[in-house]
Amino acid sequence: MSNDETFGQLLHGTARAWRQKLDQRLKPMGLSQAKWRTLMHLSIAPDALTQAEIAARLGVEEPTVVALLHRLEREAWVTRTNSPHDRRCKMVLLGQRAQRVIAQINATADKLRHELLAEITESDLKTCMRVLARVRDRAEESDSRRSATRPRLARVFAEPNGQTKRGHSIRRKTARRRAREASNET
Amino acid sequence: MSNDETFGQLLHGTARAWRQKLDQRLKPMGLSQAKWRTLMHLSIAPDALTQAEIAARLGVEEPTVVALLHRLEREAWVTRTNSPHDRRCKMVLLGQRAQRVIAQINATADKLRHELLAEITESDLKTCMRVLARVRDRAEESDSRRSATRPRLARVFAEPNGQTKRGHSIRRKTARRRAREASNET
DNA sequence: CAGAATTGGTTAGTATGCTAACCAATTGAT
DNA sequence: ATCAATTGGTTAGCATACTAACCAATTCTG
Repeated sequence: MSNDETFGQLLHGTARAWRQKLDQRLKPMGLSQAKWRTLMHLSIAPDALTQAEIAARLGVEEPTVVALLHRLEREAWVTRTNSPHDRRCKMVLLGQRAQRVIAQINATADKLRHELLAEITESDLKTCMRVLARVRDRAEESDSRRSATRPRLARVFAEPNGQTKRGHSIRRKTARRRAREASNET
Repeated sequence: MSNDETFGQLLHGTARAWRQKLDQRLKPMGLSQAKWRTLMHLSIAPDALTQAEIAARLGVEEPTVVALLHRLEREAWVTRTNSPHDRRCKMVLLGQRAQRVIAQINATADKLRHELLAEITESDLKTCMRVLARVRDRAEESDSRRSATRPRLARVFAEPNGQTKRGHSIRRKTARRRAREASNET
């Protein structure tokens, strides 16, 4: 019931309210959060992305991306083609329609951010973000005393374009962490 | 790309990590977040709750609660009986099985909270919570210039047991807000 | 090089959320 | 008292997430 008690709810409530607000504003464009985030990542990537790369950047699992891309493809936001280099891969490309609205998506998201953070002082914001980052890192730590059950993967991270040179075991459980690293630094 | 850019992602990432951690720990008990939160609310309520009340407390819509209760009922966590007073209502009661694990759920959630917030100073935590609360309130404000389209409902809130004396128009769009108010104060 | 391991993608099944549309019961207003 | 509005609950249909299980292609290893 103390301070702690509320923190979880506050955290979730805030995240939820933020997300809903953004969804609400982007809905007139026919876009949900999952969709516009995907389009954004595609738009800022120098090359076309594979589905695995998209999953890593969004921080979700691959099966989720499959369904997501089905919908995006059905609505003509993206196209999928087989990679000529690696027949396992499918490259995902932005459709014309998508390219035209990316800027608008960005503008909307930026505007919302500024609105929501308007009254917050720089210093408070910094503190808040530091706390959140700390909490998140804590929460992402493995529960098991490391080196016991799991291989305790070496944390080799993505190249600029999301590839790894020798991508051994970094997968699945690491999607979130990789996504964060990819979008976070600085 | 600046500070602002990251805040949204940080917020969502943290909330997500927290939720997943808790889910992960409660899963061995056969409980997901939606489920244990429901059980918790039932356990702290002085009387049995109706589905509408549960929805308000969880901050989700009623159809969501219907499905949720179906699952909880199927797994013998709760029972639903028709209210003798109001034949529209169904009262939701905790099953024996549920009552036995409530304490365990609480303990787990508390433990996690303490773990995740361990390194955070009291002062930083306060600042963070204040920021989050501010952001959330901002995000929950209506976009439309109030008093225009919507009735701008009078914000009459719940009684201790979740009832309103004359519950006129406070519904649907207010579930979240009411849930927050109900669980938040102090 | 052949077999094993890894990786990209998919399908199937489930959980959780939403909105829209609907009944049945209750409450309100005339 | 009766008709309209409100409220509690449901169903249907969708979006978004997950895990588990699988195929096909590639890459590693011996």
